[in-house]
Amino acid sequence: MKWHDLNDNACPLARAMGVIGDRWTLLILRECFLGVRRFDSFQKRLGVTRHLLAERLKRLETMGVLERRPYQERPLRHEYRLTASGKEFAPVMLAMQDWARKNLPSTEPIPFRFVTRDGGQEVDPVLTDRISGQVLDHRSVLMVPKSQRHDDTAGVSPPSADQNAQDLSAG
Amino acid sequence: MKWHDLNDNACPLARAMGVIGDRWTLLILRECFLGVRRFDSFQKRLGVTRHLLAERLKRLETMGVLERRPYQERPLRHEYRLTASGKEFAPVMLAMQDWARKNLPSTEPIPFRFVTRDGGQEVDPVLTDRISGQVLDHRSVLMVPKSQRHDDTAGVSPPSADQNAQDLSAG
DNA sequence: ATAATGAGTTCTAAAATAGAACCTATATTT
DNA sequence: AAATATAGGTTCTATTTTAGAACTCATTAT
Repeated sequence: MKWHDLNDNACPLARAMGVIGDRWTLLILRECFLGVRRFDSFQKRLGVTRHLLAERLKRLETMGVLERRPYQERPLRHEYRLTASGKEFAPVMLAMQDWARKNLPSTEPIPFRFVTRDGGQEVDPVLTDRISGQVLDHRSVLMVPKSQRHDDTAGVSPPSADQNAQDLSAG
Repeated sequence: MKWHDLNDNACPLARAMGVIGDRWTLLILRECFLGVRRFDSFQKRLGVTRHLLAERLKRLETMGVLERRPYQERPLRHEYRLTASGKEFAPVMLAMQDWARKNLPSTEPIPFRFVTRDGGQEVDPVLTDRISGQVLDHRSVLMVPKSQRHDDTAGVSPPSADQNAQDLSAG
């Protein structure tokens, strides 16, 4: 599979991988959330090659996650900012960082915090249901396939893939 | 930067990229959440090469996200299951899928749903603070660098990277 | 005896990434 | 005036990763 084949996949997770499915893109977005906007700042802070950085910024722009806008003329210079779409990625970032803290431990001190804008208190993220307020995790939620009609995909037989797709919490 | 250089990074997001920072791993985990457990099922459903699948499953096992356990002898066969750590990834998956649905639109129907175990209602995920219950997004939360002591990283000057790291919502 | 299943491994070719040098336009320093 | 610095890239070769297909091995089914 090639990079951009993911972009028109029916699965939203696959499309997400078309954006952040590499080693650098999420780190570029992290820098954006930390306030970095310029090519050289990204490059120096991340240590990514200029070549790859240019390519990734272009991709993120094309995907509508970042926008490139001039901040001066003579000479013309542009900076990269999160779009509305990019900003809405914040909860994913928060959830992922929380998972990694708890499940991929390190002896090093964590180099950032997420704090409330009013008050500056460090946050403790938990995913909930908008209506019921119920906590959403593997205990409370089940991922179920919607049956699809395409007879060419050998081996796919929702809703029961393999022997039992049901009990994920028992795994 | 090489793949496994990310695994001992001080930044939890970088460490997360050491696990899911490629085009396939998250899709493998998606299949796990859908109940897939066997090598050939993953391979046929995803269309990933056997070579890469074997390598990724091994990595996920090493990282403690999946465990490999025998499900029969004669001949000996193993299956892959989510560990506690792997299951705790569910909220990240949910948040990411929600972001992609809303921000990377597609004409195709979404091939799965997340439903409550009790009731089977489709969920509407929102990240909140565990204590206050406040919604956590780019409007309410700020990502701030913790000052680090290492004088070799040219150009890094928290808390104000670039001109203004402060106002991320104004970006 | 032959084919099928399940879980890989081993090849070669193609694609992506690393690392360094180069380019353009302007501004500043010597 | 000439040299150096800043900002944002592009171009090049070498290395690493991934794709794609074929092959292995042990056992069971036909």
